[in-house]
Amino acid sequence: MATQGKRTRIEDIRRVELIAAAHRVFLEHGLQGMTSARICREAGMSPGILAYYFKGKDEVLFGMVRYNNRLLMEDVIARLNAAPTNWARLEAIVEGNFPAQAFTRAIASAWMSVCAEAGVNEQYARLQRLFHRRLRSNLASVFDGMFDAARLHEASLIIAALIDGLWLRKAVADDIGRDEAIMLVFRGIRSLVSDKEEQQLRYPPGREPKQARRRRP
Amino acid sequence: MATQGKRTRIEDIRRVELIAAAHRVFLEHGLQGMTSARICREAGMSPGILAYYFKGKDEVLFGMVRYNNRLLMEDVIARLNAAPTNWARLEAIVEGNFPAQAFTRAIASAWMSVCAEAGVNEQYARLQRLFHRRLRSNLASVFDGMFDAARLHEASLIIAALIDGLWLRKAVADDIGRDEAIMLVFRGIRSLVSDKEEQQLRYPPGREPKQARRRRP
DNA sequence: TAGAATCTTGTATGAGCGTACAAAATTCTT
DNA sequence: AAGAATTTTGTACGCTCATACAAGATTCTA
Repeated sequence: MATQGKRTRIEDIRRVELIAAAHRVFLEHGLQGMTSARICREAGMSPGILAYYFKGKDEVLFGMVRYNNRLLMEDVIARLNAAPTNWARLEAIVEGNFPAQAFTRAIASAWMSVCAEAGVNEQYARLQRLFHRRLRSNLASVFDGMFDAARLHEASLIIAALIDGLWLRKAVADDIGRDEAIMLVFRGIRSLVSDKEEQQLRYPPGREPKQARRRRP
Repeated sequence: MATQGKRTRIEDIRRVELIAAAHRVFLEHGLQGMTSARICREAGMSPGILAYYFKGKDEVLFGMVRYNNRLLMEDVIARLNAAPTNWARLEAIVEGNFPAQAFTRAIASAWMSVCAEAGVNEQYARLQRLFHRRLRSNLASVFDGMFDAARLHEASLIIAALIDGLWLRKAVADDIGRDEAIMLVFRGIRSLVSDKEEQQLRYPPGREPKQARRRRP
């Protein structure tokens, strides 16, 4: 096929456009309201186009979830690499889980609909597990050498649960803001690590914390 | 109407039967799979019966959620009243949020579908908020006189988020058991209250903790 | 027990949705 | 530019589901 290069190009463009459109629809209307027709309308295309570029709606859907997770992760990774201290890495991770303009009730409830589906559809569950594993390995890199495996496991579970729980709360009650949510997660974290351990996290690697210098700066 | 007594009796029976059937279907199939026909089949009745006793499916649905919340609450309240110490009250509250046979993936994901819906449908949101408020006032009764309002608010949010987050995790990953979940919540709580405060909770009211006696019983 | 009130059944209707597809429009090849 | 390959459109089919309703079964009343 001599034309495969061209064809694949257009195909990829349309697929990405449709997935991005699906993502916008998803954030506004949730998994339920994410109908084929709406996705196509959002993308400015005809209703039948979806069947041409995708096997079925599910393919768009999984693509959309992957797309969403990639967006979130890119931000976290960028901030992780720029972080000078482990504490800054921790901030990057936590704040990355509450994206600036995205801690919205609509988005939270859209997210919940994915979690509901994940309980039934193993494909979604896999994507979500991937996401959790990423969070856990990020946390592991922060507490590396400080916590043993068991404590790390426990702490990761608790921190992840806290984050997820606050999103759930946002969807259901919408009575907390982004800053408050982040603060609450840190309050939870602070009581999981001792004061001494926190000091350890706050200093860049190599420069060990000198108690006296910190007490009287 | 002379027959109203009888009629109302039957009507109430059928409504409860249908709501209980809806509840069973819900726990197994989630909000999505809870179709009118399935509810009627589960109740051993004809498909059309639902429209006779309810205005529409929504009425059954809200009734079902109320029914569910009532079941959970009754258990908690019974254990709360029987609890000799504040710590036991705390255990009752936490364990009540993870009912013995009910910490299942299917049930967790059913629960998630309600949360997803609550983000869109204000009726559901009200029911869920009621539930949260109950949890919070229960926690308030435990920490009464120990925490000020701000700290109580914070602690309730964190504990509630922790509980909800573990349910979410159950739905998505199904990698924790009931005992582990309860243990994790208590780990979170233990680091929210100081050791001294925990001792205070562990003693029945009136009998103040005597450090020496506890240290060498 | 006859007739009325109530309860129950089974089916029909219509809306919303995913998908398939024929035809039209566009782009590419030679 | 003509014909082929492709992309895009609009529509139609089939499915699931909530709801309405007519007709049958049951229970109550007198």
